[in-house]
Amino acid sequence: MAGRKARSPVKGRATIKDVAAAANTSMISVSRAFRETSKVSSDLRIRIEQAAATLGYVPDRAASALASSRSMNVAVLIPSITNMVFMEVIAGINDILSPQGYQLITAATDYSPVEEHRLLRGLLSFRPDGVLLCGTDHLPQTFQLLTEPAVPVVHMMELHHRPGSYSVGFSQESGGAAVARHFLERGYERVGFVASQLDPRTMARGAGFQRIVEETMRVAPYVLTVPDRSSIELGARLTARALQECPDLNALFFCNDDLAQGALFYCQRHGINVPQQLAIAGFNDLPASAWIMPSLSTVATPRYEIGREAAKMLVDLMLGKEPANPSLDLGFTFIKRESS
Amino acid sequence: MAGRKARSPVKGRATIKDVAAAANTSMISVSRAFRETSKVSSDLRIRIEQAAATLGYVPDRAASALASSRSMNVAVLIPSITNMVFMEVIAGINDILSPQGYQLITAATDYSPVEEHRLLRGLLSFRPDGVLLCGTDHLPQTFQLLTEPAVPVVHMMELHHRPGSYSVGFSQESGGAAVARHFLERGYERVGFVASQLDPRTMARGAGFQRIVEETMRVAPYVLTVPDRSSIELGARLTARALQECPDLNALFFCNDDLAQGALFYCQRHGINVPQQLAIAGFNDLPASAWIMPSLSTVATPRYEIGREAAKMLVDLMLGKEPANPSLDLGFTFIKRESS
DNA sequence: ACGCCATATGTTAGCGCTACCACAACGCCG
DNA sequence: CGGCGTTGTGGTAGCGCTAACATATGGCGT
Repeated sequence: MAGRKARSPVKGRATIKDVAAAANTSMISVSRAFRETSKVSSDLRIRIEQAAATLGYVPDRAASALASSRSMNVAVLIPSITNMVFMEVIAGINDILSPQGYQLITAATDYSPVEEHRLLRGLLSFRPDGVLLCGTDHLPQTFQLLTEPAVPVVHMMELHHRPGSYSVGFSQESGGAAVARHFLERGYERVGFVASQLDPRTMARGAGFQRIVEETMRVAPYVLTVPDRSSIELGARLTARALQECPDLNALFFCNDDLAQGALFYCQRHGINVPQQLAIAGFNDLPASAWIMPSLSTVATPRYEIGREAAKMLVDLMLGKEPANPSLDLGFTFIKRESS
Repeated sequence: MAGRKARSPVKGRATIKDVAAAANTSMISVSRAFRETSKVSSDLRIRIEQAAATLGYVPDRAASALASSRSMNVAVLIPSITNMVFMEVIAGINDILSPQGYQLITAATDYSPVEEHRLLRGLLSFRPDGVLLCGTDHLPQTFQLLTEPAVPVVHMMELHHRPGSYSVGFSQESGGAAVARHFLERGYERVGFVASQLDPRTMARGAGFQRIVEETMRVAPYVLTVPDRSSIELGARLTARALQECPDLNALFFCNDDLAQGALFYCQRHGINVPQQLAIAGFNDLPASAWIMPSLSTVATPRYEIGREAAKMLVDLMLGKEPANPSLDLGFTFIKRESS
């Protein structure tokens, strides 16, 4: 009633001050009761907790971050939100970080390094205690953003052997190589690589595949790449195009299971016998790949584990501990199924 | 060198103060240069922008939120992060909110109202300007969290006709009913409903299906429900179980496409002719459903559009505007394909 | 010439919280 | 029994930013 100077006139949300008053103690004790439980007598703590509960007190991260210079936020950048692969990585990250009180702030770069830089700038306004990035190829400016005031960073999916750099993943190149070896062992000699969404990981898979083929066959494999986003439909279309451009192909390696599944559906609909006429392999081992007819040979990748281990490594870094292994190789498994 | 009182000794990140000093102006002008561009002369603005660029200045949302009591955060709660359906909703939300400067803070409830309440408490510590929830069924405490200091909320996926409540979605019940009508029109009379992950939306689909079947056939359909998470594999297992429990079934409605795809794969592997021996329908129209053999009849749902429209409605509410329609029905489309 | 408004910039006082220091009360040691 | 650590508690300042209030400055009508 009396002319108050308050800017936000009783806008409702209870603050630590209200809780302190209600529990008849000081603000700092309320603060401690929530953060350093052991430093407050259980008597006082219970009083505070009751007061907080009746007032519906919810702490304010912004104020806490400002005062403590620890935000308990972790910024996560992934290429795409609608790609199951990255969602599983995020699930792994969250399963480690969430119990420790960290909140993920996520954004999707749409496979663009420029967009990645822009988004990271935005996420840095959250003053994250750590950052998780996909891949090891970033703009120079992106690396710079992270160094000015050094923020702990862990790279995921690929391995980064530069000193002072931390990564959890596996060798995409070796994954592609494994598929090539498999094709050649099974006697497929007119092999090809089909890829879309040409990010560096996709290209590394192709490079590994081509390397083995060239080393063994002394001839380059057929290669078909398009920049479009991967999808089942695109897989079908690219299969048609590959077989048209090069009708004597007898084995195709697709850079991911989405494309490979599209290829299998295409073959099913067009009466192409897999693997007798055309062998097919994919990458990632999506759930449907074990069930599709014929079941899809593919490279199983430890997405969930990559998320978990990257998060663990980041926690170490955020606590100032040096991780045991700065570049953790979680490997992959080639799974031979009916399609090859 | 001299004993400073500063708590964080030159920890690097440039502040608005540093920018002001470098641009030879005041803090408030820097603040305005970024937020209310028009209120600063272009001369000054350029000086400030240059200073900010050389210093690598990134604003601090925490401080901004604290001072302005607008966080520019929007809390989003979805049931699952590994379910494509919700990721498409999030993509829609983000496409509207991101250009307006809002940042999504997302968490997954794992289909649990209790977990939803716990997570929402956590997200409220971000002082979100708005909240987006999936479904309309929440714990009383959850609704209460949102009312103390009223935060704008929009419910997604289902419709909520309560006054003062905002929602964007479609009638899940009608979706189920549409499938039942289709089955009956095509002459399938021994029909069943198979569901997992029994959230209220799943149950509504089943209820709509059962209602039509009972109204028309004067007999209840076969129903098989399990609480497990949906997956292709589970779809296959449940199909086996349904056919064992009730061998004369000739049409099965699965509560989502994941299960239905599993059913199709099961039938393919076991030589069950679809749709001659068994018709199958799903829900959601996932990308693979158009390609699988036989292609899957399903209810296409406007996930992306729901996200967009819910976000638009939330923006209105956050600006204090009353949305044109407090419960926006985006409908659905039954797609008849080869499986029925 | 005067007021008066619009525009451009600055000053001040917090937003809600926690680091840092201070201090009281209570053992426990030699 | 004085000194000293240990435990519990509180006062105060300030994190980086912005709302609200000044305070210039210039143009315009009368």
